[in-house]
Amino acid sequence: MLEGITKISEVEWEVPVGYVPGMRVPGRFFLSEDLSETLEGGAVQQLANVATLPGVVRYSLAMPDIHSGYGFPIGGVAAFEEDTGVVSPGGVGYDINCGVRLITTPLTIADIKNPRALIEELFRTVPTGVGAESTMRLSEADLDDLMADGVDWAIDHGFGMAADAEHCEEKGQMQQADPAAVSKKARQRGRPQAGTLGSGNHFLEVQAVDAIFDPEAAKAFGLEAGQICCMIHCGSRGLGHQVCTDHLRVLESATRKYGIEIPDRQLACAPVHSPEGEAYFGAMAAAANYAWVNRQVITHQVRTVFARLFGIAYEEMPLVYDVAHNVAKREEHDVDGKRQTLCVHRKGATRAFGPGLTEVPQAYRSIGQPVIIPGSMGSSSYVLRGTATAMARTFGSTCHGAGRVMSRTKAKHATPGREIREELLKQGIIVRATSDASIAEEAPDAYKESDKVVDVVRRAGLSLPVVRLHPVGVIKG
DNA sequence: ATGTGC
Repeated sequence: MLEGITKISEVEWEVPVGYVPGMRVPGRFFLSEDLSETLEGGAVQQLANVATLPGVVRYSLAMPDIHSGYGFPIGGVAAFEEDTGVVSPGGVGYDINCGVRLITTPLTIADIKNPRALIEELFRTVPTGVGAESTMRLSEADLDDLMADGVDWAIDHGFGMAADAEHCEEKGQMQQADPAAVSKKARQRGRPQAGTLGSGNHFLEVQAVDAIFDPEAAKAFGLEAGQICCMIHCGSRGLGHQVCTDHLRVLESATRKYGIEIPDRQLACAPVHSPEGEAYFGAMAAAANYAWVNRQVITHQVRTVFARLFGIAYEEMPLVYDVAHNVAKREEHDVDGKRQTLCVHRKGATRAFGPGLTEVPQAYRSIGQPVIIPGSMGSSSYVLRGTATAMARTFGSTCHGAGRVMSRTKAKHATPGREIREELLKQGIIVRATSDASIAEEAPDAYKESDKVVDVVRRAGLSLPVVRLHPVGVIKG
């Protein structure tokens, strides 16, 4: 492990105040010895840099999928006081409300007689790839409504069932969304893209439940051994990207205006209640709602394909849950025995609220919030449950996935995509992508093993495994 | 992640 870092437990490490100048609180990250070789010094420096920001509460935190990102590390969690704290686009990332959801089916693996045909049909139906455009024709007014209402907009327009909203984090709608803070350029990019998958690590995967770790929780979540499920991983496409770009520019000058000293210009930020901070937050919330609509419309498409191919009812494919991986939210937390409203940034981290909280849907309240951890291409995904430990230690947060260990560029030259596709097929996993080059960038060995990441959060008690899902086939941009 | 990059 790096010099100057203190071991707290087998899976927790402290970055002390003074590791970089100006730290207001220590950093804490969760990692096992066997993952320590994946740790980048630059990511730890970023974790420490975040601890210098005004109003940061208790710790700058990172999960075991930590790696370096724009300003804040990916895998990072940071909470700020409402009155003295800041909001920062670097703490959310470019892909606002990149997230993942899981839908179940009444089918088992034996019912999928022709997996290739299923994957091809999904690939034909769900627009996929860089610059992919939707078959929906949205007016400017539609886009405004969609950004204000999130998942409810999609349900009201025939892309889902009433129960879907209840099973999304935040009910699939951030109330503070301010569509007026979303630029014309962001709207132009977003309008044709609602209901598209995108590219990179985004995917739509058909999976089978292949291990159950917690039968009671699995039952509550509606998951059974051998069951076929669909996982959708995507974000806010060009709209969220443009919102981040636009507001970064504004916040760079706001940082100077408010006299905030930052060790890295990528930490551009503004006070939570400044006009600039509120404008970013409102636009970010609008982009988050757009991302929820995106996943909801794709859900509708997936249900339609399954209903047609297998003769099952649309209603037989309920949404287990939908989580955000990149978002800032106002949340109430206990801090040193006091109830406080905080601006919690999660960037490549998942909310993992424990049992008993009203934010957790009624059907899951005694269990804890479902946490969905997508695997990298060809590897297992997990469903976990949130815990009281996460509430006490990480502002109710856990890891978000495997975490990259190889750059896209490096991965592109490491192994040809065709080879990866053929190797996965030998393992019985179908990969359908827009190009072999995009498969190469997402090579399984470009990521940490998700099993090891999940094992760290389990040992730390931040979330507990419920089921594991094995890929049957995947479509990718 | 992204109408992909110096």
